[in-house]
Amino acid sequence: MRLLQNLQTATIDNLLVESTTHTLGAGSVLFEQGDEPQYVHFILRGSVALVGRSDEQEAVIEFFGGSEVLLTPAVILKRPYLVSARTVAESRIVQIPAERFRQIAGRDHALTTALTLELARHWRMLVVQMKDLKLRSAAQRLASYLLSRCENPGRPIMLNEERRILATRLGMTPESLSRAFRALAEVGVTSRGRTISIGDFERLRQFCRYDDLT
Amino acid sequence: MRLLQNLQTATIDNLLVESTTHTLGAGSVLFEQGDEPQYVHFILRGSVALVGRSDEQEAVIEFFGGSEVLLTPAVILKRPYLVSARTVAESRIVQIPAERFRQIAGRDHALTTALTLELARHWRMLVVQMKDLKLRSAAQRLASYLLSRCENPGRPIMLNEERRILATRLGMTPESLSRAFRALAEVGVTSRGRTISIGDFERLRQFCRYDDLT
DNA sequence: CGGCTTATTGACATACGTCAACTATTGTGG
DNA sequence: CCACAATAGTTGACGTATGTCAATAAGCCG
Repeated sequence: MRLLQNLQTATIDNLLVESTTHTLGAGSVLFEQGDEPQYVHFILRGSVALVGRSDEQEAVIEFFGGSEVLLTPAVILKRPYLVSARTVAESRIVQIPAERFRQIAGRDHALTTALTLELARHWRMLVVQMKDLKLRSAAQRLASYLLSRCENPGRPIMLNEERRILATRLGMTPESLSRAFRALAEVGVTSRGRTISIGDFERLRQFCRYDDLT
Repeated sequence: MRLLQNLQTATIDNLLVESTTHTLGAGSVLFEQGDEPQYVHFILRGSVALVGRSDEQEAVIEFFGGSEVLLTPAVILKRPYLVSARTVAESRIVQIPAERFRQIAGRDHALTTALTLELARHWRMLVVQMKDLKLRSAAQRLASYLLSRCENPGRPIMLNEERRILATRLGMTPESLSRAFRALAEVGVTSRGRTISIGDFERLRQFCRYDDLT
C-alpha cells in the first residue's frame, strides 16, 4: 500500500500489531455516516465506495481501490464520518485502531509525511470531480471518468462497480447513465457489460474537454 | 493563521524569512490553472476563490477566507494547479516560496502535522459540498451554504462575494440563484444586497435536510 | 447625475429525472 | 447445468428543474 511504501519496517510493524485483516464480500459496510471513527482502513485489494446519504437518497462521493487509505480526515480530526463506506466488490481490508494510528503518527514524521501526500492526492481527486460536476454535462462526465480510469490505452476498461452505483458517483440516474453511454457510442466508445473500450482517445478527450493536469 | 498556531516561533520565522506579503484588490490572480506552484499562500484577511475552468466556462470550487492556507496539495506534490485562485474581496496574502516550505515541512514534524489537519479539514469541506451537489436541489444547496456560513445565529450573514460568483460555487446560474433566494423567502430567509438573515433556523435546516456532522 | 455592472424577472428551451414497460444478466436450487 | 426468479440495465413517453435569452430594474462609483 502506497502510504506505507517508504516507511521503516519498525513503523509498519508497530502500526499492524493491533490490526485485523478481513476479506469482505461486495456490499459490506465498513462504517456509517455519523459514526465516530474506530479504525483506519487500508484497502489491500478490491474497491470501496464512500457514499453520502441525505433524506433516503444515496450518492457515491468517490471510489477507492487497492493500496489506498480510507477517509483518514475523520480519524485525524476525531470527527464523525461525513459518509458511509461500503465495498463495491470483494475486498481485503486491514483495520488499524484509530487511537493507535494517531499516536504513531504523532511521533513518526515519515508516516505523517506519507499521510499528507495521500490526503493531497485525494483532495485533487475531489477537485477534478467538482470541476466535472459544475462544468460538464452528464455524457462528458462519463467520458471524463472513463478516461481517468484507463491506465493503459489499448486495453479495455473493466468497471468493478454496478452501473447504477456508478451513476450516483457521476451525479446522475441509472437511466441517464444509460443514455450517456449511448451518446458516447457516437464518439467511439463501445461497452458490453462492465467492459468498455475507447475507440479514439483524442476524440473522447475533445468531447469532454479533458484537461490532463495530473 | 490556524496552520501556524501551534508551531514554534523558530519554525515560523524560518518559514517567513523569504516570504513576501501583499495587499491585493478584489479580482487579483494568485495563480492560474495549469501553473507550476511557486508559493504557498497564506490568507491573512479577505477571501479567495479557487476557480476551475473548462471550455471558456468557469466555476468556483470553493472559497477560502482569513487564516487559511491555499491549495497546498499542488505544492506538496509538485504538480500543476488544477484550478486558478482569485481574490474575491480585498485580501492580505503571505507568499512563501514553495521549495522553502517543502524543505521545512520535510524536517519539522509539528508543521507537517498542522498541514495534515488543514488538509483533512479542507477535504471535509469538499465532501460536504459534493453531497450537496449530488443530493440536493439548487434552493437546498443555497440553504445549506447559508447555514454553514452563519457562525452566530441572530447576526445576519454578510456575503463577501458577488451573487454571480456565488452562483457558480453552488453549481448554478445567477438566474437560478436569484430564484433560489425567492424560494428561501418562503421559509423565512430575507436578503437585501449582500446581507442575509435567517428567520427560522430549524425550518431552514429541515428544508435542506441539513446534517450537522462538523 | 450618468454610465456601467450586477441582479431580477419573464418567456421559453432543454438536459436530466421519473415512471413504467421491457430486456438482459446474474445468481440459485433442483 | 439448466430453469427460473430476482436483480440490473435499457428504452420510450413524459414531467420538471434548471439553463438560456432578453428586457428591465437595481446597485455602484466616477
